[in-house]
Amino acid sequence: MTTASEPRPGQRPATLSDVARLAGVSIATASKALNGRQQVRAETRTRVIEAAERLSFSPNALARGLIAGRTGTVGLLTSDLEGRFSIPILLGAEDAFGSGSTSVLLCDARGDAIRESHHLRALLSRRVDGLIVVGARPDSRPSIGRALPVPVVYAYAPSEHKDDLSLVVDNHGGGRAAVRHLLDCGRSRIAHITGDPSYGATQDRANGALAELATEGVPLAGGRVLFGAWSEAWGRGATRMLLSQSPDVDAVFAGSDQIARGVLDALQEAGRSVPDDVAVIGFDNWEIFAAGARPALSSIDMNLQQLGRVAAQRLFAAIRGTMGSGVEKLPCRLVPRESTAPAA
Amino acid sequence: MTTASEPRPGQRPATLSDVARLAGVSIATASKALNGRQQVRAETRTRVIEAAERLSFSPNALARGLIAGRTGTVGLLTSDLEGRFSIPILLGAEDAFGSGSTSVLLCDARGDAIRESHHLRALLSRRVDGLIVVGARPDSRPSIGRALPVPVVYAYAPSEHKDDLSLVVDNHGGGRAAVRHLLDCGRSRIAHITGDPSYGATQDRANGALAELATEGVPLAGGRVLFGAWSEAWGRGATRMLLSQSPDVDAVFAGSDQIARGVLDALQEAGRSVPDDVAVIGFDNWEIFAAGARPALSSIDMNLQQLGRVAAQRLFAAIRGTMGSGVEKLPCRLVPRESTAPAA
DNA sequence: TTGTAGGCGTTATCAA
DNA sequence: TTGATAACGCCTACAA
Repeated sequence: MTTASEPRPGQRPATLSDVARLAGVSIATASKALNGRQQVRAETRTRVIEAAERLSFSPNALARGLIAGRTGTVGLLTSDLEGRFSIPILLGAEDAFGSGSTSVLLCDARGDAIRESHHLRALLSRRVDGLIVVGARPDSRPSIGRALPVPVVYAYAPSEHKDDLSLVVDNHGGGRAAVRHLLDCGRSRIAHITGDPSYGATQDRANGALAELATEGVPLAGGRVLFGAWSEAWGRGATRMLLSQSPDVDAVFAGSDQIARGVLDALQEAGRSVPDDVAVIGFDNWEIFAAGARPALSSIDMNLQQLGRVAAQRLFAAIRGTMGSGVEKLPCRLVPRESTAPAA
Repeated sequence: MTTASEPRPGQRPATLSDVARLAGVSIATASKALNGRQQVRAETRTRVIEAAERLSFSPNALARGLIAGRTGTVGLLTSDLEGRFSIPILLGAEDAFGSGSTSVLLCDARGDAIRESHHLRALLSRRVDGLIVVGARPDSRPSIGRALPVPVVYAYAPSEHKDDLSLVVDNHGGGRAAVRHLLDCGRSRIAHITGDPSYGATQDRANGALAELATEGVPLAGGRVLFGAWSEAWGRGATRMLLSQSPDVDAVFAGSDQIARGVLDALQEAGRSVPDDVAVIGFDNWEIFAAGARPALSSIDMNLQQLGRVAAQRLFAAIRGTMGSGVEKLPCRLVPRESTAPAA
């Protein structure tokens, strides 16, 4: 006599038919009992449930999906997992789905259109209920297709097509918030050192910063936005330049935390104290980078995890029939730390 | 007359039966034609293929999986996606699978055992062909279960159970390599500043370092390993301590790149030049952190992406019947940069 | 070369 | 309250 209470590796999982047989009922009854249908005698239900537990029965989601027409599965198509911006979004989406009963199929296209369409095909063939497309750069990207059998939500990088639904970071608002904070800290000679000007996000942040300065009638220190690269080295170099041209600067809004770290280094090198002489605020709130800086770096957080969560919610709504469209901007959040303490 | 060449959203995807009807053949023939079976007339095959394309037919993977007993899907169960070590592993695995026709179901347990078992249940019910379990910390963790119907491979954090197959980083070898490199650079007064001593990896790296020193009969500068926290702040503090106690130190092996950044800062503060006076090597090779340092930081790379790739390969082999067991250690890799240039 | 029929595991409908 | 039975979409003997 063998006890079948523990499935061994290589052994086929128990089916509903196994459960029914062990419980001495028909397959139909077993199904009803396990799914909480009301048309089952309590005693029978108990017997079926016990049998299911004895066999470690777990219903075959494939068979279920085949009938239901839904798989409880969504595809997450990213362009660049290596980049650190996709991860929090993915995390937020996984969180929102995983707490329910939706599973996430992950694909990374590595920025390659061919790979992307290959993955798209695979996902559709797996009959995902919907798709989230996460871009690597916050610039608009080609629509993945307007005639797909499932709803699609774009996150971070918006679709070029206006009928697609895209969720993006409000970089303009983030830029405003950064400058607002510096103004609130009593600064009035504010410079902006930022990264690659070919990014839409770079322009948005800069424009937001300029707009906020304009509302107060405060001119930009240095006279112009210092565009460059997303590196610490550029942060250092730009700061040296800035100090020689506008030595009276009392605050710097850096376009990224990396740049901000460079700014901090260069200021220290020049004997300027932060935040007493110069306040510095970064962007991205890359925790480990910002919190480890000396002094700890104030920053603007893009709330990417929240972005992922909202993307999941929107996709869910779309799956249930309520499909939106257009570009939805989600707000940034100020995270003040030591580098912007109010001037004494 | 309607043309059905483009499926619209909300419209059910074409089935094999649709294709067969359009091509004027039976379902069986359509199936054979599309799957390259030989028992089909060339002209018929062409007709079927054209019909399939007209309808954008893509075979339902659920139905296929139901028959085949395999789903072409694996589960990736991570404990902590936020931590930056899971990502490269995930990336490597996704890469190895994605180039074939296997899709990855991603779950993040957030370090919570309840969530983990919930996700495990979901994955098994989706009939994944196998599982990769990625730990957050490189210490051994409880086996996810010895009686699962599918093979499991543990990556980064090994399973406590010796019959499970685990792939881990050779931290001991990494520690050796770091010290070997410093010795090769002509240093002889080498200190080791590292992080949380409760991590097995911390001990392994330290022991590796000591072992390598021992082979050359070189004593550890400072007399003992400086354990602390995985932070820049600890790197700075420990370095100050070290300089006051052992001012003649000429090299520091830091247990992480973050710590190494702190070491660099403190050395600069103390007027020591890197690498001329003191060579510094980190661990993790966190590109953006190491390459952005001044001078660029030499480091030990754990080859995590390769680890993920190998995990995928081992899982694949296991799915095909060749299941291994025990702990397999994968080598680290030295990445020399400017911070360890040979002493003049 | 083509078509018919059975079955994969589940749910839902309807009859008993 | 229970149990046959027909789907879901596909593949694969086997029959024509």
